Amino acid sequence: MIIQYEKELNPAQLQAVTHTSGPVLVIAGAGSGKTRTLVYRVAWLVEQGVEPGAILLLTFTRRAAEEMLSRAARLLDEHSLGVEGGTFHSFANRMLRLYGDRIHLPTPFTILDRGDTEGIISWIRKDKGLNKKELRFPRKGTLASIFSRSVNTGASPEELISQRYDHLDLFTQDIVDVWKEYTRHKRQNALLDYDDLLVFFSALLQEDEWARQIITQRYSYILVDEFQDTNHLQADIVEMLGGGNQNIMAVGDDSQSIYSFRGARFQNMVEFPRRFPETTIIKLEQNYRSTQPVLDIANKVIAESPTPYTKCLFTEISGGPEPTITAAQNEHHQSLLVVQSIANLLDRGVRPSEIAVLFRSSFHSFDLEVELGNRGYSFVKYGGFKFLELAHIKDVMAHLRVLANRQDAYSWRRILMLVPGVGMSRAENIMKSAVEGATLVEGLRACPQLDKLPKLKELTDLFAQMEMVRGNPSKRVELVLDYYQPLLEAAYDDHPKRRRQLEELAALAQRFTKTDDFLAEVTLEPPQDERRYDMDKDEALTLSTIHSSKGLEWRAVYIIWAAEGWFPSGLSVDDSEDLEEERRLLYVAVTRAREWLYILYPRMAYKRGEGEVWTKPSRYIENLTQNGQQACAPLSRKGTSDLLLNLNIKYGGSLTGKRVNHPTFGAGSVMGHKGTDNVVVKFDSKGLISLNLKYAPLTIIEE
DNA sequence: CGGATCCCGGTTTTT
DNA sequence: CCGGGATCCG
Repeated sequence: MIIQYEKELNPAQLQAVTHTSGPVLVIAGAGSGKTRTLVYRVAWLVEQGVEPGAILLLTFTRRAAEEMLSRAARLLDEHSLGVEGGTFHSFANRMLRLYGDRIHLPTPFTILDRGDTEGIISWIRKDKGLNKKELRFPRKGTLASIFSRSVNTGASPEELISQRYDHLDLFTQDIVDVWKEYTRHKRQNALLDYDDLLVFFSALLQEDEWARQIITQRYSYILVDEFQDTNHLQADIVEMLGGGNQNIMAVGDDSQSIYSFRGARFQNMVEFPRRFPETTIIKLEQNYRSTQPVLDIANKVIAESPTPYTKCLFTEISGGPEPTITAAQNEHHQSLLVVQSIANLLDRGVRPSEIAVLFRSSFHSFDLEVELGNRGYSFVKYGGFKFLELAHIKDVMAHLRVLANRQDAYSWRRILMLVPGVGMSRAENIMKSAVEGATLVEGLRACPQLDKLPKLKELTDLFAQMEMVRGNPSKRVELVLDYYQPLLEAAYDDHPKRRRQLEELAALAQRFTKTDDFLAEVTLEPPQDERRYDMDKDEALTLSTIHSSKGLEWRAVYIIWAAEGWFPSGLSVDDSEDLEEERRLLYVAVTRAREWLYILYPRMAYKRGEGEVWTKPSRYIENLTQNGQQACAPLSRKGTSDLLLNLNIKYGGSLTGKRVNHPTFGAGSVMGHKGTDNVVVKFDSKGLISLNLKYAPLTIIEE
């Protein structure tokens, strides 16, 4: 099959795809065919005879890389191309496992996720006696954020504390001490956290001429996606990977930079031409995704943003429904409006998989999740909670980890503290014995406590068995499960559910032949929510944080909680840069929509300490309504009618006899209807009350 | 050692 | 108002 590049790409895309050599910066507006460009670029390079293994595609998630590479393969009628792809972190991991010894990294090393990091910090905090009540020393999460932010932004902890954490000024010295100890602990125990992967990979390229030669010669074409969300370390890495030939293509959109909390610098886009003076700049401005009314909103949202490469998106898709902004009475009403509106779209033949609800923070969807669940809609949720962060999953993983890296003190503690009769002090002794023995198992066998603690004996036997099954981490997981089951049952009353999740872990492990690979992969690309499992993709709606929606699109998009204090988040309101990032976040959300765009917020919301309060619409959407241009339907009956809750429709005209719940009045039974919009409800505690169905946030609790 | 209790503090986003 | 974490007690 011959790919007709000229026909299938617009001139700017074509220019990017067929660029022969030298650095290129592609500034790609939302929906401008950025992914398409990268896919065709890979195919084109392969067609030109470039060895696929010499192409490296760095993306934001592994999923993105896989999808692009499989699309490129399909274009070329191949099953797989053998192009290398993944995240910066996973690529760094691969290179460090190969060449890390050049800079004296311990190999193998274990990768720590955020939870592990916090666990270690917590121990240090205690060891140093910084956990006294009067002290109010920052908690582990805050400390971990400071450390990570410092690495990713390149600011010293002192600077960072005075800039962003000035209330912790008093503790600067102790914080630095904790960090030193944390760093020392990692070195000593062969542990690397996410940030270390970048730091050491960068160091490897910088300090070791030999390794740099090998790596840069191996990868002669480098494509970097989402360049606006790279940090200074990643930008340095890209520069060094460019090597002599400088065949680097960076693709990004400064208006969509939403990861500054992890050090992302959209300025990297501006600086790219400075790092690579020969850079060709290509702009993709035509949008192929959204209707003009949706783009009008997007352009307005971003118009006030002072981003350097300003683009104005245009589209040839005219017409389409007007976006709406809707005020709900309260959170629950907001959920009801969304559910009702989704029902309308489904009636019109829109498939569930073409609909998404997006929000600023993961917990914003809790109420909606309950409501969707009650009504029997399936949904997949992205963002927030991670399978791997569940305590029981971490417990089991810790057993694999000490086997892979005997020095991993953190995992040891985790394992040993589970053994009945073992606490802090015994755990230390047992660990010492295990680490110092000729082998792990022999070390454990030498423990004096072994006879008194039957579960410790069992643990020793477990490790002996695990050592004998090589080549398949799944078998090892199953062995751990046999051992762990009684502990699981003792610790959690929902153990059957947790057991199933653990079995999923065993299934996941089956894809790997080496335990090391399994551990690294699963930490770097944690599996998504378990609800995703065994569900027909077409039948599920998507719920997602905006961060996790990056790069995706849907026919219909709902943005909920567009209220001051929620979006923008209350934590961002006193920093102008953070506020700009929140704006870009909304821009990303809006530009996910192809046809329908609904923005909602509750007029009242619950606020800790203050109870039920009036909210203000998000400053970003308020501008949209005030300017009152036709792109944006004003808040009106008409604008919202599509969203109006109408329980009558859903329930075939009669609610009589049903049990309902009202947030203020509690549970009650519907006694009868009054006209079309009103019902009389007998509330268990308040008696008879007449309610208007258009406004009352009623839920059905029993059919 | 481990469970119970009580108190304060404070909320995001992800590799 | 919930949960992490420090402290207390058997």
